[in-house]
Amino acid sequence: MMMMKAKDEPEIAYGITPLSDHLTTGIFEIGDGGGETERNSSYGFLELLGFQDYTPSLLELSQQTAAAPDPAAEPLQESSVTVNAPATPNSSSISSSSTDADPPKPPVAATADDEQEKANKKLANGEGKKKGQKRQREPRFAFMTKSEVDHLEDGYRWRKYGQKAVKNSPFPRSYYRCTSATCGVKKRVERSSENPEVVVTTYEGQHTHPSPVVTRGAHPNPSPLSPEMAALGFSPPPVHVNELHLPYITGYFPMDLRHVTSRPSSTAGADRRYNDQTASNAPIRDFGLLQDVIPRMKAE
DNA sequence: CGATTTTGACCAGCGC
DNA sequence: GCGCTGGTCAAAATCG
Repeated sequence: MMMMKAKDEPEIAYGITPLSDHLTTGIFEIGDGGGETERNSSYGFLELLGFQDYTPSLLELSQQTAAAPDPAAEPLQESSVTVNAPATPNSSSISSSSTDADPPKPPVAATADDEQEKANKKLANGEGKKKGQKRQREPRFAFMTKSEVDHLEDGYRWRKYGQKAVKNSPFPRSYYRCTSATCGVKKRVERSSENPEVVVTTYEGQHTHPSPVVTRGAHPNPSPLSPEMAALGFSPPPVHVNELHLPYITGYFPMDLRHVTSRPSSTAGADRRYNDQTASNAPIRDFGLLQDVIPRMKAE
């Protein structure tokens, strides 16, 4: 919980999923480890996942989106290789968390007893930790997603419990908790100060229940992500997927290459792994594990 | 009317 | 010890 995240919580690039109008440019495991501290090491995760011969176009993409300092430089469609991305329901409505008419200020009338009661409750909840005893952190993963909406649908239901202005960023950070009573998963959502088009979503903890949205079949965990992330019950955030981009979703996850269905012509020569087994007939026939995610998400 | 969001206050940990 | 900052709480407001 503390602000000194960079010191003891290095972030390791972990994945990449360009998805239509929500373009996840990097997935980062945040936890114990060495000295890596920044989110823009998008190359590393590819190697971590054994993605040795990633293509130049992919690298350019990650660089462009993860490190581009100029928000006006690249329209979403260009950097996301989107050819014909339709507007999604979400994309047309920016989060209203801070744009609504100013609400009336609640009266400030807490008594000393009230305050004491609050403090007691916090302690009773186990939220308050003894000094000198660092709070144990759940494994965390961060997504960088190019999106107009702050809060990306990921198949789980979240309740916002806080919002804070963040230092060195004009954008507030929002705090969400999984609404499931037995699930303590949290996530933070904030826009990158460097690139306002990029939403950084950080997940903490693991779901103790299947996604309430993704219930088809026997996939309590439909994530196509790395085994580590899958083991955490972790699911990818972007869900508004243009069919045209589905091949990319699976394509960027080495463990799911068999599901890859097509590639852009410009890189076809360099990428036989984006094989042609389905490219010519059914470009979206098989989404891999994501096929359990996409339709339901879109329906929501 | 229950669920969710908003928002100010509070707390913990770190650096100085 | 103090100030700063991130994270959380919980009452009130809002939404569906």
